[in-house]
Amino acid sequence: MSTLWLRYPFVVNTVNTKPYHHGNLREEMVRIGVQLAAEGGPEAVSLRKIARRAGVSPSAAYRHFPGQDSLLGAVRHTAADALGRSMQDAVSQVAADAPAAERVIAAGRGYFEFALDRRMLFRCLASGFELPEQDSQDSPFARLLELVGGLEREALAVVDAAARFDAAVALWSAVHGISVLCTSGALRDVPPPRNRELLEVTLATAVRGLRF
Amino acid sequence: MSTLWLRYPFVVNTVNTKPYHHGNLREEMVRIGVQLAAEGGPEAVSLRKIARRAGVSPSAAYRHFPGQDSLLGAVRHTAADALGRSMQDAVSQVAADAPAAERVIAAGRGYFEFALDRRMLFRCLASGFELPEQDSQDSPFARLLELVGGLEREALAVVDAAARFDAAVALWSAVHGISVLCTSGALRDVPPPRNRELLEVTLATAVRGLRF
DNA sequence: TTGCCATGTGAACGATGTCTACATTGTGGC
DNA sequence: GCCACAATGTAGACATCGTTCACATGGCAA
Repeated sequence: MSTLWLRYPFVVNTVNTKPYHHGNLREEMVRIGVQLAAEGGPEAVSLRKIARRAGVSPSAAYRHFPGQDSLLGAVRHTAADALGRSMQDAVSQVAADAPAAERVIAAGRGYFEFALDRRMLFRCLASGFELPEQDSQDSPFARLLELVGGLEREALAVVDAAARFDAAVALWSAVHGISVLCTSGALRDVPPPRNRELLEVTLATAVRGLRF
Repeated sequence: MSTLWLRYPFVVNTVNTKPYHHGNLREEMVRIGVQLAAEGGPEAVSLRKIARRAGVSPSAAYRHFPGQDSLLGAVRHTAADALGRSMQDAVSQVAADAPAAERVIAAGRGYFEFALDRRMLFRCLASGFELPEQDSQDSPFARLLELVGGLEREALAVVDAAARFDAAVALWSAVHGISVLCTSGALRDVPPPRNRELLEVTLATAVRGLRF
C-alpha cells in the first residue's frame, strides 16, 4: 500500500500530465516511422504524422533529424536490418553438412519471404536512393559474398576468386529483381504458390549459371 | 507578304492573348510530366507544377485525369514505351544470322542502357505500383517471351515449352535487378566501364543458367 | 543556487493534392 | 444564324505537408 502511495505522483505525471521532455524521442519516431512504412509504404512516412503519434510537436523532430529524408533513412536502416535477419534466419536453418548451394538459395528465399511478407516495408527499402550500409562485415551483401565463397570451396561452381564479387552481384540482381517484380512490379498479383515457383526457377537459374 | 498579313491575327491570338481552351492539354501535361520525371524522378512530378508550366490552372488537370496517380500513370506508360523501344533498337541491331542468345542479351543491354541513360525516368518506372501493360503483343515482356522461344528453337538452351514463361521471368528478374541496383540501389556509384562488366556477368549468368 | 545546453512548443510560410461553384468556349439541332 | 448543352478552364477554399524561427521548459554541472 505504502508503495502505491509513493508511486502516485509518478502515475499522475505520466498519465494526466505528460512530461515536457519525451525521454528518447528519436527511437520512438523511428519506431513509429517503421510502423507507418509497413502500413502504407514510403509515401506514408510523414514527419508530422509521426510527431502526432508520438505526442509531440512537428518541430521537435528537427532536434533529432536534419529533415524528413534523414528520418526516412533511419526507417530504411531499421528495415534493412530486418531484411538481413530474415536472410540469416533462413540460412541458419540449413543443415550444417548441406552443400553450399543450399545456403545461397536459402538466403535468396529469406530475402524473398521478407519482401512478400512485408511488402510495404520492402517497397520502402527498394525505393531508397541512399543505402550507405557500409557496415561491411554485417551487411547482407557481405554475407552473400561469404556464401559465394563457400560455393567456390566446394567447387559446386567454378568461380574465379577475383570474380567472386561479380558472382555475388549476379545472384543479388536475380533475387532482388524477382522480389521487386513480385511485390510491386508486373508480377505482384501472382498468387502464392505460383510466385514461389517463379522464385525457385529464378534462384536455380542464377546458381546454375555460375558454372562455366 | 499577303500571307503574312493574313496570319497576323493568329499570331496575336497565340502570343498576346492565350486562348481559353488549350487544345490538347492532356498530351501536353503528360509531356511535361515526363520531362519533370526525367529531371527529378517520380517525386518531382507535381500536378501543380505541370499545370503551371502548361500555363493552366491546377484544377484543369482534373478534366483529364482523376487525380495525380493517374497522371503519374500516364507518365509511366510513356516511359515504358521508351524502354520497350530501347530494347527493340538493341535487338534489331543484332545480325539476322546471329544465335538467339545474342538477341536475348541485346534486349538486356537495351534495358540496362535505358535505365542508366535516363536514371530518373527509370526510377519513376521502377517505383510504379501499377503497370497494367496488358498490350500483350507489344509489351516488352511479350517480346522477351518471343526471344526465349528463339532460344528453344535453336536448342542453345533446353527449355521446356511450358516453362518458357518461367525462363523469361528469370531473365527479366536478373536484368531488372542489375538495372535497379546500378541506378538507384547499392551499386549506383559504380563508374561506367565497371557497371557494364557487372551487367555482362549478370546477363551471361542468367542465360547460361537456362541450360539444364 | 545559478546558468547553460539540450530538448520541445507555437505560429508562421510556401507548397501540394483535391474539391466546389462558376466562367468560357465549341458544337450540333432547330 | 441561333441557342442550349457538353466540354473545358478558372478562382478560391481546405487540409496536409516540410521547414523555419523565436521562445519555453527542464536537466545538469559548476
